[in-house]
Amino acid sequence: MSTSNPAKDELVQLVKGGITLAYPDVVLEDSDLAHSISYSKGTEWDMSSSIALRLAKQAKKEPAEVAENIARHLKTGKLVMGATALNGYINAKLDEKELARTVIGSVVESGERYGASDIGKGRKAFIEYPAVNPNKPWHVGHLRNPLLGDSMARIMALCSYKVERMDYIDDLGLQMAEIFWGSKHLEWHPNGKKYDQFLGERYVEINKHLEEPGVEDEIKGVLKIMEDSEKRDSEESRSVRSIAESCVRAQYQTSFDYGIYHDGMVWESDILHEKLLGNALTLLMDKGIAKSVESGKYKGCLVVSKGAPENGDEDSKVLVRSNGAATYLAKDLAFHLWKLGIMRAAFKFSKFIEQPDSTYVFSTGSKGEPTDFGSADVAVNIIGSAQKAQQAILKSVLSAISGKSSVLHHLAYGEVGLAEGSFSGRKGTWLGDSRNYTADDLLREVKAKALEIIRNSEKADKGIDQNEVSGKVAIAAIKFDFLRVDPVRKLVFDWDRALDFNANSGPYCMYMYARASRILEKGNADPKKLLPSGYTHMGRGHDLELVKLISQCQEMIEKACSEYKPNVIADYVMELSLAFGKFYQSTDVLKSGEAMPLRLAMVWAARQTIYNMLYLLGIETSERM
RNA sequence: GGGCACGUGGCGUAACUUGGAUAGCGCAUCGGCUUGCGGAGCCGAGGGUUGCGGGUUCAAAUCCCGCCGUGCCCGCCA
Repeated sequence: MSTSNPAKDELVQLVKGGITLAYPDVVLEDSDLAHSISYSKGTEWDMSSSIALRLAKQAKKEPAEVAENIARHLKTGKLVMGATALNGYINAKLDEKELARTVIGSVVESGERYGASDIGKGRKAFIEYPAVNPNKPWHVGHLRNPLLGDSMARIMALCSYKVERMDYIDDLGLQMAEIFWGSKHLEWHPNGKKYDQFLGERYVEINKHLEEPGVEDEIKGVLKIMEDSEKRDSEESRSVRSIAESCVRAQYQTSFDYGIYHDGMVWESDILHEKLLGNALTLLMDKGIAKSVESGKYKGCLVVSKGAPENGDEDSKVLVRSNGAATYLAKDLAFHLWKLGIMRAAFKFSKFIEQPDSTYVFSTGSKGEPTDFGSADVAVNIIGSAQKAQQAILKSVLSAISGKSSVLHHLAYGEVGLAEGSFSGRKGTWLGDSRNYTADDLLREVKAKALEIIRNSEKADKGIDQNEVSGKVAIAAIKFDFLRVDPVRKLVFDWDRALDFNANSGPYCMYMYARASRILEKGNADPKKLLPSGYTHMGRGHDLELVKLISQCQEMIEKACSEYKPNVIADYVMELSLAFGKFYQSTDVLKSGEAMPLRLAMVWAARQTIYNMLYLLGIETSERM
């Protein structure tokens, strides 16, 4: 895999050449070599390889001797001026002028596509998020999901995947039957409230009535009708679908406020009604993967084996219960068979809602046209790590039927909680005292704080649209806060941290972008004209650190993509912004005389790279703030 | 009981997959910088036995084994 960090690529080749001359018998992969190389922090040299330390073991020689031997045979290149050995490391000195010319030239040429990769070329990724139940508003506990999904979609698209951003609406569960009961027995008027908020509050109220006599039986009866594939037109099914659609429309307003868009959505009830479920079960039985159980604990059920061959009941998962109703797993399995093109489905898609970018989200339903959604090469499921075991079962069954092992990737993320505990829709934990923990309230609070800062700051630009900028700052703060951490970690939501716009935050990166923009504006910069002459003025301190960082862009994107970790990008853009901050405060760009064209080009390249990385996190920039 | 994660200065985290030079960054604390290319900033200081104990190795935050702590999962729920 090419890293497309020009300095690293060159050093790989040079060290490889040196090894061939010094130790002709040694065989090494380029990737091993690349992995041994990193930029150094020291001022004496710029880049180092630890490969001699590994070879020494293999050759049973002293590391220092091996390193010196390789260094002695190392040729110079366009960027690498020379190398010396020290303590078993091979240390290379770079020509900072050539490096700047190469890296900045590359940014100017590629623009918004700087950092793009082709590792996903020819492959289609079906990314599913956030699949929030349609009976409440998105709250802070949900938010990590769509933020991760949206960012992964952006990252994978830049890595040349054909990306489908999809949602799954679970409108068949018990909670929807309960909602239907509520709509019949409780006061049922939104009274001007946002519909998802209204529904969420009612749901908490409904839960207080579940213990009353007869309620449970009535709800069970509703559920039975909803789950009957022949009763799509029943009052129950139509009413539930209608309530769920209203809720999803309201939830999507929140999504749009956060700049999170989708291409399509699949409803669980349509998996049932369009016969995908029935056909999937038939296929699983035909292939011998699903079996009817005649006796024992699961008598009368259709089950699938969890992984390892028959271990009896212990290793079985139920697909169809003895009462004939399919489990969630069965529907999920059917959905995935379609997602991955293992089975076709008669889904009809139609426009569900228009998004602020003028595109539509297409939804399954009883009317519409077929589309080419699905049949993906990889399904990326953004789902909490609590569901690891279930996802593993899904994956193992899919592997068994497709013969491929890596068709499903579960992007498991740690739960988002509050210091005082976890969120519960049933108990209504998301309903706070003075402010709710909904995604809407969070955005409102953070935006108010941003507005306050802008109004109180003497340095803030007077010519800006304060409303627009504070909105962007709020988005930046929230998204960065959620995305900066490795997904596997738990996240404890904290108002203080969400409202901190200092370094290590989205607003800080935005600020550096705005600063860069103003310098370019005042310098009347045109990157195309900046190039030819000025590289002789390239320095080695903050100048070089900045260029080195910019050169690592594509490596970072590929890492974030292949490891499914947007925090790699957050980390990188933070480093980049910090490096730019040091750079612009250590040199007066607009008063740097003959070096000015070069300095402006560096500002331009840094700004473009920051822009590209913030885009991958779903953060919009502003020229002034 | 079985399984899966996680444990890094006061707090939040990076590096762990593929072992490599002084464990990187931010917050907080303390000291300095502003008549400007806008301070949501910059410079500097203090603060670490990487949960504990073994092992492998020239070299361990990283790999292996055993503990301890925290969370999650093990349903004919979704």
